[in-house]
Amino acid sequence: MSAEMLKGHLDAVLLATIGDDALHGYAIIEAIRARSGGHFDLPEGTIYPALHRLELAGLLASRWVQPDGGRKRRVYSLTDSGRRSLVERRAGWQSFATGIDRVLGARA
Amino acid sequence: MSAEMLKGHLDAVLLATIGDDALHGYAIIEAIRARSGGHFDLPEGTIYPALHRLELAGLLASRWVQPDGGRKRRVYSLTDSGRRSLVERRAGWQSFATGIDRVLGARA
DNA sequence: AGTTATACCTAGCATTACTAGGCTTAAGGA
DNA sequence: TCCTTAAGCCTAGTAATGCTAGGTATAACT
Repeated sequence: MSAEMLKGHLDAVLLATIGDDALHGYAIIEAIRARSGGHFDLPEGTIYPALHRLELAGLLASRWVQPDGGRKRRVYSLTDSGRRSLVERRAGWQSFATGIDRVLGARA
Repeated sequence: MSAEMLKGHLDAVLLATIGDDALHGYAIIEAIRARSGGHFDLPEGTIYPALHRLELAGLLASRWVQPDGGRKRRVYSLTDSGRRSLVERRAGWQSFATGIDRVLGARA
């Protein structure tokens, strides 16, 4: 359904989903599905490389956590740079969406 | 400014810009710039290959026109299939934008 | 013991917009 | 006349990025 419209916006989605929490990859996928109202059901092959990319870019930090039951998880949280980037990307999205809305003649 | 967020939405932008008119490439670029309120200033290297792609896909039809003054222009208009596709893409955009808005926590 | 859900990962692919060039014709100024 | 600028079209190659399809491991449930 969300073929590849997401291109260029995935980073914002990931940063916003993690927000002030510390989430692991699998939980992020579920959170995106829930928060988007089912619009986005992203495969692991999309999420994991993207998280690595964002960590490499210094926007995310990760640590391994061993929960009481279950296997080890890699948990991600925003760095200061990531928080700043999220603010920018939110503004960027609004600007972009406004532009598209105008051209498509939708949503006033 | 519109780095490559556009990915996956350019086709909708082109179809909507042409709409019920018959426009040539150069005019399309200017129309997008105007209608988007300056948000999108797309280079020719983006527009022309995209128009060819859409024509190949049967969503656009083109013909050469010789205006009184000036050189020949290639003028594009929507096919029936293109009109149908535009309707779908408009709906697709709204669905997509709603999903992103929810995740980003912006625009209600 | 086998299946399912959780949880992580990667190589390779396909799509797509952009960069950077090139070509032609007409108009306007020096 | 010559030169520059704008209008107008095009393409080869590049870079980015999300997805497909595969693999691995652990825990819980049947």
